[in-house]
Amino acid sequence: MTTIYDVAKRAGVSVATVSKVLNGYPDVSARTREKVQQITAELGYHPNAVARGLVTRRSMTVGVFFQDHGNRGFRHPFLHDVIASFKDSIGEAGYDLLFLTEHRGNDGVFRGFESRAKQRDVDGLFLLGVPRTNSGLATLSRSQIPTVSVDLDLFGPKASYLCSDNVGGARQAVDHLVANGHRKIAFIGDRFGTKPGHDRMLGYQEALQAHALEYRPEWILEGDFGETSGYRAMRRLLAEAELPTAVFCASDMMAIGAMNAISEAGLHVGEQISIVGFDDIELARYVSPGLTTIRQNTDKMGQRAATELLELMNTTNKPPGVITVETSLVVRGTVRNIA
Amino acid sequence: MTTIYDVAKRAGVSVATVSKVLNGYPDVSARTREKVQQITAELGYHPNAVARGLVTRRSMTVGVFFQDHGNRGFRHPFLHDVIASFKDSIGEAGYDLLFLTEHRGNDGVFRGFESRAKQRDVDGLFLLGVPRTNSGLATLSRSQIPTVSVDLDLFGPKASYLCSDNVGGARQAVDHLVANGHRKIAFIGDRFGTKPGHDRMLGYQEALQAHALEYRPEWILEGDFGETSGYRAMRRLLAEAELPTAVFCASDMMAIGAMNAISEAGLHVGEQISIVGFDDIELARYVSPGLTTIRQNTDKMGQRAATELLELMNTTNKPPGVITVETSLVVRGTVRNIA
DNA sequence: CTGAAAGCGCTAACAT
DNA sequence: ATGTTAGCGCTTTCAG
Repeated sequence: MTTIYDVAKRAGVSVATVSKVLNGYPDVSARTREKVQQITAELGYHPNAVARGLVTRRSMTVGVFFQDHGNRGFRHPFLHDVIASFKDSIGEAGYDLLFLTEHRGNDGVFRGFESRAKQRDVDGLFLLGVPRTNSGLATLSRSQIPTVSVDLDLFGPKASYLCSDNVGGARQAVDHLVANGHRKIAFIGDRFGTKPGHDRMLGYQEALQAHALEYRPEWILEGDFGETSGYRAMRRLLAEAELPTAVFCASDMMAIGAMNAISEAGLHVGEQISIVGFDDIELARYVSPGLTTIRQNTDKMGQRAATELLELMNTTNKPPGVITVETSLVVRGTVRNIA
Repeated sequence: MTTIYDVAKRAGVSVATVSKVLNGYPDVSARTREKVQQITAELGYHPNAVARGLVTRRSMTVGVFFQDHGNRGFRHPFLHDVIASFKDSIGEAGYDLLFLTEHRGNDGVFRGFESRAKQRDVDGLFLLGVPRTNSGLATLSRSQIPTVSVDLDLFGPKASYLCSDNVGGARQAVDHLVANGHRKIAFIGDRFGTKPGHDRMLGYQEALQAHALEYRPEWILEGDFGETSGYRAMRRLLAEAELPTAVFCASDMMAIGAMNAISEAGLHVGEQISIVGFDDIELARYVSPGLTTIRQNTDKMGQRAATELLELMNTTNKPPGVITVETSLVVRGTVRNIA
């Protein structure tokens, strides 16, 4: 391995000088600078960011914890999109992403978020799909590690979080239904009490009130955001004495499951029963009829997360905050106008 | 920040001793060991992997370069699945994943694969979705950095690669069509000459020969693996004087595009024209009719990639190799039996 | 069984 | 403008 000493010797200067040209310091003569640069290229020398980080105390690395409820690791499309956008933005600033896992070290000791972050010396943390129940969260929120999490209300001296405007999004969904003449609207939500699930439920209820619609406990179902749970919830709903004319689902996958249950029952989505989903995943365009849904702006979420984390890491006394990103209604074919 | 010195002082021993208990060396008395462990816990001390890596020359980190042709970064579902599986396997061995980007440093110098890898001191590299034309590939293949790439025939002293059995998979596709009575079979391939595209074309041709089917240049179309390109190719095909009874597409997304073109022309997929795709992405189950396709075993691909890289990194003189993972036929609704 | 000391590759005072 | 040197937090001979 070529080190800064090799370059220094070959160029006939000291390591300090080499370091200075490498880091673009001005107090180096043009002659020396050129000489060093030439040797650097000649030797194919690459400064070692790890050693540099050890002394500067900045690794230019942000740690990512990415889980999803199904324990499917990398496979959640919505969060993927957020990460992709986050990576682009934070990459611009020179940071690389280190994907971390909580685990038991070879000493048998369990290492959670904070421990892993310190171990790897990351400058900040980005959390996605982490359930509220995770035991490492409390310690993390109290720590001084700059952190931003999405869809999880983790708040602390250096911890901001970011969500879509889930309350508003849910209202958009119900409003759209009402605008199309629906007054009997069911809801398939989440049984885990995630922040988004909770807020979408809230928005649903607010909208019911705003439109003076009847609140019917038997029309409130619970799932886990996955297709099967939406299917099951819809089956239960279809067994009720009185059926709603529309159902708002807290995720697209649940909406798709619900659509299957409806077809299976010999009914037609968008005819007897209207459906609105949430997320606007890629699939929503491909099912038939196309799913009307509330779109989460993943690009913007990633960007906002990146700028927030950058500030948390690089601005002293930057107060943490909560960031909300607007949603938008995407009309496709699952809502019928019955006015 | 708590360091090993803090622990040593508090425990009344030397740093060497602390280091030994941290790394589970046997030559420490039970008494000292316990004392140290207790202090470690008390202080909430986390050994710094970066400093450790600097001296041991192993960072326990593997670098990932993940691109896709559409420059959509994290958004390619097939490669996602491979990474997820890879991460699980390599994580077991204690490695974390560092997502790297080629970029221009603040000195204005472009840093490619090798440069970034050395800079970040990774122990190995995993490449996905990197086009053959990337200029950094030649240098990398000559380097001593353990590398495994998927769907890219990068081979070198420490570089293995891994693909599905694309030739065999393509043959499975054509065989299935022939078994259903088809003898006029078109092909929508790839215009970039990627390794998978090339091999699927090869398998198609081999199968034609094996079944003594006619090779018709006007029935060979080219796309870019994306939906739109499949749509366009199908439109061109539909304009031909004589139509095939089936078309084999080198990707599911192209197959889906082709299906749209067929519907739009007033024909029915699985009736007048049969379709077979390649990949078995999630969407394949949801389009209507369900897409018959060749499944790539992403779980196995990730696992094999991980074990190969582990060997390359940890076994001296491990010769590089090329790894092939079998595909399988998934029958859904897009092929009609016309025998 | 334990500790002193050298050094991994680099940066940052501080001299010169 | 350039060089000397002391670390960053850790592991690893090598003595004792």
